[in-house]
Amino acid sequence: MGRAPCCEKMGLKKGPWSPQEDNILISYIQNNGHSNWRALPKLAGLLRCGKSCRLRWTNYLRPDIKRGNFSKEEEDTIIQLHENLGNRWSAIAARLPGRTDNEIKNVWHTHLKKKLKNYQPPQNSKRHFKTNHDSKKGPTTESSNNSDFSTSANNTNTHKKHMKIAPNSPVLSSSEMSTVTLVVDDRQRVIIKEEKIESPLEYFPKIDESFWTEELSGEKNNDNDYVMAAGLDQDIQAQIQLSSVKEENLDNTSTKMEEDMDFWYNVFIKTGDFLELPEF
DNA sequence: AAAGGGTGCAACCGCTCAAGT
DNA sequence: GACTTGAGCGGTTGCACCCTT
Repeated sequence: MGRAPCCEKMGLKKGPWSPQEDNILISYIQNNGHSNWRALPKLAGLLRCGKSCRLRWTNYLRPDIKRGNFSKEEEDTIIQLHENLGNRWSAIAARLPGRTDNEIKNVWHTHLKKKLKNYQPPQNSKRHFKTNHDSKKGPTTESSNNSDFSTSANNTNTHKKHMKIAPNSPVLSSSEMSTVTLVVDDRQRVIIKEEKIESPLEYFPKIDESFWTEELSGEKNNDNDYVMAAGLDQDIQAQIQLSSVKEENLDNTSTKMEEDMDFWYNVFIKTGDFLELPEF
């Protein structure tokens, strides 16, 4: 596995980009695309390595980049996604349209990490609970204190446990999307059914923030259904959105879909770890 | 006003992975 | 199958700017 020699070659410029260099890069990519980053600087007439050009384009010059401060919603989304995905900045960025992995990484290190450190959980909140997946320890990072996942105090004396599932859930920006419907069947299990929808924006004009449901444990049933043993109320029915980034390659689409299903599956399991669940 | 420390962000580094030969 | 190459990712660095003393 050879490593790209990058900018070590004599004569290649490093450091901040000048407006002139930006203009050259932008106009070249607009006219010719960027199928080969390594060849690009030479063809465009830039004294930069391809890697530097790629970074400049993807992190700064790309037309679809959203500049400016992160909104509260975006920050919350990052916190929650980081909870589930860890330091997978590109995966997090994929769910935040217009934001780059580099930007999210910077925001995390400069703002959000401190924010979470300063957060003090309510005195009566409990972070450990009895579940049938106790062997799998819940998240242990400081971000585990995220209040969005805390147990509702009103629920402590009942088997009705409500939890918020990914309140700022994945993107609406993808061109293809599925719905996931949670239905409790006659065996007291929550079945997660996936259905592809043709016009996601019509189907879900906006994100419904009240993704509340109940769960105890889960198991993957087959390729498309996820079954979660609930043992709880029948009145649970929620719809959550599942993004499926449309790839040019159809095989990749189904792989991405599976990854997203795994993501949601982890959301269920991990969110459950923040609850004091009843003993059965 | 100047110096020093802190902060934020763009850019780089080094590694892994996948595709091509 | 072994090797090379290019792209992408996460971690880290460097520097400009801001704030405090």
